[in-house]
Amino acid sequence: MAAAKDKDVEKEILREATRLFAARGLEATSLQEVADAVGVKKQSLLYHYAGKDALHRAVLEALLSRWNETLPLLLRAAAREDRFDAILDETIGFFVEDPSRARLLLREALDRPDTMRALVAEFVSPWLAVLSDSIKKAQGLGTIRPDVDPESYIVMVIHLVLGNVATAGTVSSIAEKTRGSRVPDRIVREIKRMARTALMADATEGRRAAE
Amino acid sequence: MAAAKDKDVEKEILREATRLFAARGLEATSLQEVADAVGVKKQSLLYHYAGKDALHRAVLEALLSRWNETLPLLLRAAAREDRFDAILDETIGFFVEDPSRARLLLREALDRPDTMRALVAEFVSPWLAVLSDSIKKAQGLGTIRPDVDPESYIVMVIHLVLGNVATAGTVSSIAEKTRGSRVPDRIVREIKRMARTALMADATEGRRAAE
DNA sequence: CCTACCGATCGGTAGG
DNA sequence: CCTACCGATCGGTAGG
Repeated sequence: MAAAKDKDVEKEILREATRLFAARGLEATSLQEVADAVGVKKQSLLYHYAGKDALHRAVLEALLSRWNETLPLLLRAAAREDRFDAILDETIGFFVEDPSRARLLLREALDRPDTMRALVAEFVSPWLAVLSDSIKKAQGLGTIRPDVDPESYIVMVIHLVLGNVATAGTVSSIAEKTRGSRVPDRIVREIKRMARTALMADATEGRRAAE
Repeated sequence: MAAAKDKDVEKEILREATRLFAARGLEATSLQEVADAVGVKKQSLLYHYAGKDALHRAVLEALLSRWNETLPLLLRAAAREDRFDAILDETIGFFVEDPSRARLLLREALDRPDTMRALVAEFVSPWLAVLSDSIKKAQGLGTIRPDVDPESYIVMVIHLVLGNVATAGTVSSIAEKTRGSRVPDRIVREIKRMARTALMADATEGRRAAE
C-alpha cells in the first residue's frame, strides 16, 4: 500500500512543482513552498527527487513527454484537407488545456536560453521539418502565399500561441476585461485569423464576401 | 565633484539592475550581484535605492519613461502615408535597441500579472485607442480587412515583437543559427510581413506580382 | 547638520 | 516519509 501512496505523492509533487515553477519561476520557488503545497515535509520531497535540479528536469520531461503524446494527433490533423487550421487547433488546445505549459516554456527560454535551444532542437525540429516542407510544396501549387518564409512563419505562430496563453489576462487585458487566466475567445479567434491570413493565398475571400 | 559621481553611480546601478533583472528575473537576482556588477558595495547600493522594491520600481519607471519619449515618434509615424509600417518599425526599433526592455516586460507579465495589467492600462491604452480607431476608420474605407479585430490584432503584434525580441536566438533558433541575442533579419521581416498581410486588404499584391 | 560610502552583523531562510 | 541539522547566502540595517 505504501508503494501506491508513494506514487500518489510523487505525482502530486510533480503537479505542484509544475504549477509553482510556471507561476513564479524556478529560482523564485523554494522546495519548502512545493512541499507545503503538497502537504509534506521538504525533506520528504527530497526523498522522491534528489534535488531542485532533478525536480526541474522531471517537470520539463513530463511536459515534453505529454507533447510527444499529442504528436500523433497532429499528424492525423495534417492529413485532413484543412490541415493548417487543424494543426493550429491541436497546438492551441495543448497549451490552453494547461497554461502552465506555455509559461514553463517561455520561462525556460528567458532563464536558460541554452537549455531551451536544446529542447527546441530535440522536440520541435522533427515536426518543423515536416510542416516546413508541406508549406513549401503548397507554395509550388499556389495555395500558399509565395512571400511566406516557412521556418520564420512557424516561429511567429509559436510566439502567438505561447505569448497569448502564458500572459492570458495581462497583455490581452487590453482587449478583454478577463480576470482569470483563461484566454479570451476573441484572442483565440484573432490568433487563428492572423495565422491563416498570413499564410493562405486565398485568404482575401473573407474580404470579398464582405464587400 | 562628489555630486556628479553620485549620479554616475546611481545611473550605473540602474543600468546593471535593468540588465540583470531582464536576464535572470527580479527574485533570482540578489542586490549583491547588482552591486558586484557596478563595482560598489551592496550597502552603497542601498543608500541610492531604499531596497529591492525601490530598485525594481526605478527600473520599470526608467523603461516606461523611455517609452513615453518615443510616443511623439510614433505619432509622427502615424501621420505618414504608410503609417502602419512606420509605427511597427518604431515599435520594433524600440525593443531591438535594447532587448532587456522586451524581457523585463515579459517577465513582469509572467511574475506579477496585476502590476503588469496596471502598467498596460496606463502606458498602452492611450495609443491603443488611437490606433484602434484608425484601424476601424480604414476598415470603413476598405483599405483594411473587415475581419480584423483591431484590439486583438494589436495584442498579436505586441506578442510577436516582445516574444521574438525577448527570446531572440532561442525559439527563433529554429529558423536561424544565431548565437547572440540579436533578432535575425528574416525573423524581423516575417514579423512585418505577417503584421501587414493580416491587416491590409490589398496585401495579396505581393503574391500577384510573383505570379 | 549632510553626502557617500564601509566593515560587520542583524534575523531568517535557502538547498541539501 | 520525518527529525535534526549543516554551510551559505538572502535583503536589509547597525554604528562610525
